[in-house]
Amino acid sequence: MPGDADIASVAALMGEPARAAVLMALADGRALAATTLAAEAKVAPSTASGHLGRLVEGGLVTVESSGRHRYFRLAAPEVAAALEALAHLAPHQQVRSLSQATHAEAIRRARTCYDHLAGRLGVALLDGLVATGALHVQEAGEGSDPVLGAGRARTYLLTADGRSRLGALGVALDPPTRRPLTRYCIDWSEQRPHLAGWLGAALLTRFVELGWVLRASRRVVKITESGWVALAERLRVDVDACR
Amino acid sequence: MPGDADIASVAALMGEPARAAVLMALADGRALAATTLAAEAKVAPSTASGHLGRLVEGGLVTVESSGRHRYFRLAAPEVAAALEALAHLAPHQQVRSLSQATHAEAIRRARTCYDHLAGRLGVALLDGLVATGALHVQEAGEGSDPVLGAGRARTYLLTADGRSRLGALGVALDPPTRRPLTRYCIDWSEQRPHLAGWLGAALLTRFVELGWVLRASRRVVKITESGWVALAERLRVDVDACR
DNA sequence: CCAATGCTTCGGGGAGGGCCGAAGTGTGCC
DNA sequence: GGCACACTTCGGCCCTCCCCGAAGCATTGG
Repeated sequence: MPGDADIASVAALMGEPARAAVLMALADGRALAATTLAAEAKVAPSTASGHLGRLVEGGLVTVESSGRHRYFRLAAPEVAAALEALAHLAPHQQVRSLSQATHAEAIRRARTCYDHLAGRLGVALLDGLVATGALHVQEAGEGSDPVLGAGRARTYLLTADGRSRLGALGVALDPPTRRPLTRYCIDWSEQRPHLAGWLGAALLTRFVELGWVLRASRRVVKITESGWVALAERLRVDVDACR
Repeated sequence: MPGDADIASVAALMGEPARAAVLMALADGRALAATTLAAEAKVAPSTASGHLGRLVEGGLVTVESSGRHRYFRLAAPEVAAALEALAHLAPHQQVRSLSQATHAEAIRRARTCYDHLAGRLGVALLDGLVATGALHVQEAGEGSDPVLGAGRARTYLLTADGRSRLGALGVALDPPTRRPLTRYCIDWSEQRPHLAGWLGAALLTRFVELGWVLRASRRVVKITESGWVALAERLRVDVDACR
């Protein structure tokens, strides 16, 4: 029966609370160290190490050594997609209070992923930049960044036009480090890419400076009234799709 | 952390070989009896009963009693989607031989689901019937069939035009039983609906009689050259999307 | 070179859960 | 009514595997 893939082994890997916590912590595309993940999953380092070994062996996670740290990352966007599909089924949203529901909705609308925008807003922002020609999409690129998305199959290039328009907005366009200017993550709630890399971070920073977005909590951001207007008019973000 | 859904509990349900086998058996949308599923999973009826109870309690599967049988079915298309996402990750496709790869592709192109066509061909067939006005889509219908798709939110009605065109083709349009004329399943590989119900079965039967499709194995069907031509010309099936 | 840090391997304790067969309940057929 | 069938519940066996702490390699920094 070639159609019957071995779902059970993969699902079993995800079906253990500590490992699920690890995977969820990695779901936004970050690469995190073993100790961090142990804390995230609330288990001893030795326990976490065992789980991480299994996840790597199972092909869900990849590891990259850097000095005395080992950084773990989801092995492929498909893993995030599977996590999202499962989250969609989970104990029907476990929404106990209205505030939790609003928060869950807010997090899907606009959140930060590491240091850049994600959620519907992050996706729409990238769409807008591409649609207006500020970014040019080039397929089959390669690259590697220890923290964000390595070896993805696509590259976003900042065009001359984009450079002038975003520069006029006051966005810092030249990375002071070796961090790639553009990069993308597959958004776990939208299953579509949003902009990461230095440019993703610089945009968020500038939006905060301009008062377009406010950091509401650790991950959630709030868009101000003037922010909605500015994002729509100056960056052609489809704000109706985000609200 | 309201964004962190309880993935682990759902994944654990899918992460046990016997339960995974049950879910895969149900993945094409069929409703199967407990004994059948026990055989499928190769466990004792009592064991299967326990697993099925957990799956129902976990909301992945629904149950419907009919006489002394109890028919189990996936609770929602989202469950099939999650299974598909997991299968996509499974021990990298375990494609050892070229023939296995070709077979996996063949099964996605055109297969049977219970007694009607599924896969890309099944989806394109339904699309063609709707596009040519042979079927009329009515939203928010209700219905119940112990074997295929109960209580779905949509109904396909056979129009007078469709009746005459399909009748001319020799398709048996009047179910001798109480089985509903039209019904649909969400296709697990395409995540779009294909035609089920009596009409779905009658079409497959007639296609075989006409020599348009051949049953190649238990689930795979092969479309003949004249079959491709006839499906495109007489039923307006978008065959290019299927090949 | 020695400490501190990050991570892994190892051993043992414990709980959870899968499996089956036997017995019980409900339904259909003769 | 009585037998056959479909399914569930119960009890007991056994095995997996999750957990931690202690000890063992690496790497970095003083």
